[in-house]
Amino acid sequence: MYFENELKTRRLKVTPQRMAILKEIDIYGHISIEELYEKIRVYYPSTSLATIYKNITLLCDSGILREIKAPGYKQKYELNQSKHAHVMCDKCGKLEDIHIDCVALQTHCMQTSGYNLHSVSAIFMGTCPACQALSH
Amino acid sequence: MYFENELKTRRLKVTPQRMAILKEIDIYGHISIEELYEKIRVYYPSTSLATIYKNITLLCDSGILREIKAPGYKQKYELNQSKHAHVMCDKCGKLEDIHIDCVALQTHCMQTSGYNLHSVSAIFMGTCPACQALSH
DNA sequence: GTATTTGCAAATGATTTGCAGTGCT
DNA sequence: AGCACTGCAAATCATTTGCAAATAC
Repeated sequence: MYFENELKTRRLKVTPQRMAILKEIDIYGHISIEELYEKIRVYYPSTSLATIYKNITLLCDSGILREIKAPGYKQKYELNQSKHAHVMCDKCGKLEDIHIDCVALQTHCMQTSGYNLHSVSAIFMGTCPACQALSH
Repeated sequence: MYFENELKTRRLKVTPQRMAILKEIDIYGHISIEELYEKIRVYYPSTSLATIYKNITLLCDSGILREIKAPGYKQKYELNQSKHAHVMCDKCGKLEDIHIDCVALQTHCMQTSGYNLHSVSAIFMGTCPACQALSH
């Protein structure tokens, strides 16, 4: 019901393809276009890549989704809910949320830069605990 | 002399194309592949796009350059010197450095996440002072 | 019923690759 | 001399577009 409302509020039609996209992103947290395509194809094989692209663009523009771009990696998408940052592992590619105070950071940067800021993309790169353990 | 040393230290050969790339990035601060290609073509018309791509990859891998990826925009490149963040204007596309304490932020995130972090990509999106003035 | 959305196929755009020739060191 | 680098052309990969048929409301 939640996603239906999100779509209707923005005058976007509730189609099975759209619901499938939102459901997968909800399950996986962060997902690339290619992964999304494969996941959805499993139970909805007629879905085309073009439709995925069109919807991703639309859902990002309308603010339901957010694009995550890490240097050196392909972009992923997530639900645009609370403001948070990300940590990403160089070794295994894992991407996780990290809850730091982005609002305070943003306020500080507005004062420093004179920009009127509305969002933050912050990604920390390094090695995850699991990959650290492996290299011992 | 500075760039020559940076290259030699990493056992990369000092070629005119490489020097041109580093020089342009030094001048412009942040530049896209396409802009770089156009700038270099002006005084060095034989330079190919393939060479630019190969060198950008090499220079990023070796740590001389850094890739900047903002959600919704094409990637740009900068010299990998002091750790800093960026602010970007939605309206005019301008990208600027902002000097916040990235080291403290990174340390905090290491403690919170258990990741062993080595770099940060932080981009704040909003409206620059000039574009704010225009909308009055 | 009408406007939006979908899927296909083709077009476009971005990046990579193979290889022969050139140029650093 | 020997290996790294360049430039070209072709290949590959990513994304967008046009349009007719399908579908949400």
